[in-house]
Amino acid sequence: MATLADVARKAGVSAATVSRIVNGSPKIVSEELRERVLRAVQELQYVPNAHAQLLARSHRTTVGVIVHDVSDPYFAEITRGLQRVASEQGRLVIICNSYRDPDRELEYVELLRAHQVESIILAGSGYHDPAFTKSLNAKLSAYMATGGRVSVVGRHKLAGDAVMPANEEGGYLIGSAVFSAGHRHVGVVAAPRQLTTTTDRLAGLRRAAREHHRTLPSKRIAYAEFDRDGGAAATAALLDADPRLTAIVALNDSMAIGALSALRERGLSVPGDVSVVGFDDMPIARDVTPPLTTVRLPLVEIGARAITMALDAPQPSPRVEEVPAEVIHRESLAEPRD
Amino acid sequence: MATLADVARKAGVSAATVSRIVNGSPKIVSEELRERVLRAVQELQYVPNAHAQLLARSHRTTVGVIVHDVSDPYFAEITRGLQRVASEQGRLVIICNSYRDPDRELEYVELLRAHQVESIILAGSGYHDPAFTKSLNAKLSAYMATGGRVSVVGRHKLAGDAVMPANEEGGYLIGSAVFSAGHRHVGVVAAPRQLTTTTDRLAGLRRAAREHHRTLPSKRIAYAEFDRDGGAAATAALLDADPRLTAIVALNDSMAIGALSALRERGLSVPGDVSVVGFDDMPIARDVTPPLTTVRLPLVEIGARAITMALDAPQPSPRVEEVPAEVIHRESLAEPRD
DNA sequence: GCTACTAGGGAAAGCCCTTTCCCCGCGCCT
DNA sequence: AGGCGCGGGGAAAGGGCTTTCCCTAGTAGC
Repeated sequence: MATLADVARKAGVSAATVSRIVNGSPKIVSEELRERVLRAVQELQYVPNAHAQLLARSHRTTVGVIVHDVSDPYFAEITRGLQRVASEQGRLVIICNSYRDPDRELEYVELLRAHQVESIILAGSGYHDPAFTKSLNAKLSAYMATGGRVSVVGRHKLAGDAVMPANEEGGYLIGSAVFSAGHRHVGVVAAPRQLTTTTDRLAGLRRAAREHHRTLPSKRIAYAEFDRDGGAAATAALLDADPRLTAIVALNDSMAIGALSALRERGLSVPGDVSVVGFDDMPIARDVTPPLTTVRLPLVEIGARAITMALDAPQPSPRVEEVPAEVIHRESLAEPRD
Repeated sequence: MATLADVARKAGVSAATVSRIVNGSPKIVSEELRERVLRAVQELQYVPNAHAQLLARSHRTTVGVIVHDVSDPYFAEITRGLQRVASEQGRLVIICNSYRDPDRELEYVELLRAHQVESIILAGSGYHDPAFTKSLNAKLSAYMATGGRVSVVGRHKLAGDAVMPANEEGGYLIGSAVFSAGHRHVGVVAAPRQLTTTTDRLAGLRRAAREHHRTLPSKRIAYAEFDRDGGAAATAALLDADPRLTAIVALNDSMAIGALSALRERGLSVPGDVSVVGFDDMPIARDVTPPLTTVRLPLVEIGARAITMALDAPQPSPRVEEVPAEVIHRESLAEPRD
């Protein structure tokens, strides 16, 4: 690989001059040298070594993002918003997938710190696990103590600024919609209970139930993997336990799609026999049959806010921004037949 | 940020010793010093500066991947296969989204080179643009000349090893399925024509048409954006131009889903009135109504092969591996009603 | 004509680590 | 007892770049 020194030698100038030209420093360089240098750069196909640059430069311009899985539309949207702001601010972003593994999350915090990122953004549900929360907080605090900025999306009790999607409220809204429609036998298809998102959404659902003078007995809640197949399995289990179910609330759209497929397999029509609602409003939600009634969170905006806070001037005390949820009414929810 | 030197000072040893302990070098260090150092590392929350490490170390262990968009299931799958092999081989992978912008692709090659990656993997359709191909090749060659490894997925005429998904064959197979079913009025919903994937798949379709003594007149081909809405728009245009259409071949599943929605909007049933087929077998393909007949490419394996080649010992001449396509029969394709 | 600047360029000191080379002292062998 | 080998540790030389500081001319000002 050609180095700065090679270019300098070839152009017959000092390394300093080459550096100034290549990086467009404010220092004025004569047209003649500039041309000579640029030609040498071309001929040698010189590309500056990013690591050497980062080492030599004092200011950092890259931010790290830790999500569960970018290929999940939920995170893809958040990331999109985040990237937009990042590139507006001239920042590079490194994306890390934890695949819902707390240990990997910890490792990534370390990795990002090692890469000297300017700030770390943690998105995606937290875990009900005090030991983990503690060590994560320790790492985050150490990072912040040395000038690092942290912002989190939807994580409770963590160091740094936070953007909080209204999971509880969303649960409440969708629950209200279901109960108001007149459903009495409602099953819940839930993601693993150690995810705080699950418990938050569930809490909202419970609040809605109470308001409608109903309860959500735990046997009507099936926990499964956070994906389509998990949703299908949980739905099957729910139906086996109680065939009278007239509505299924899935705690995210992927699982709702699984529910749809499980119902279809049993020859039950939606919403004729059973209503189904989801959560997140993934793009595909409007394209399944029937289109899914679900809860929309302004994900792009959430991502944008998270990074904005992280790049803002540091505040004396951590900020928390709440963002509202909204029910999107489509055809998968109807009144029970009765 | 604490540095190696800080740790060394605190533990009362030399920097060399700290480095050896932290990196687990083969050189033996006494238990006593090891403990002292580890304690200092803990107390200072020391994390080695990754850039300094990369600068100091000679060997590279990270590979770069350039895709159109990881959140697209197509690339998500490829990336998954790739990541698996990468972590087996102890490599880190940097993912870059070009969002189908050739210039951004060029920039990313540069960026990855700057980051001293060990190899670059380029996945996703190429462009019919000689000027672009030329400058991309120039950059790639420069990179390879300095020991970089390159492998590409489904790109023609590019430097480096290549994994070629059978786009043409896939087009042929799905085309044969449609024509064999007896369809005579077939419309094609295509992605932008400057993508080589589009033309390859189309070529296969044409071959199938010829074999069934039919043609694919250009007015039966509608080009649009590579997404759901593009598919819907193209379908609408096709239907307006010729209401007798009994089958629509979409050149990828996202567009097929758009087609489904456009047909639904017009009150046409699938496959009763019009059959629809897709390409790629995205996970969602089986969950739409009706489930989509489509072409499956072993994407995970494609990704794995691409990185395997890139990490292999360099070969004297570039290798090309073809991977076959397979039609997945589901309900969206049926015989025309007549 | 002399001083006082300024523009333009270079030398060199870092940035933080890895790794080679070297040194010291100990135990072993003869 | 002397030489040798080796285990354990440190000094220092990079690795490629940025940036401060300094120097030299040339220019303007009086």
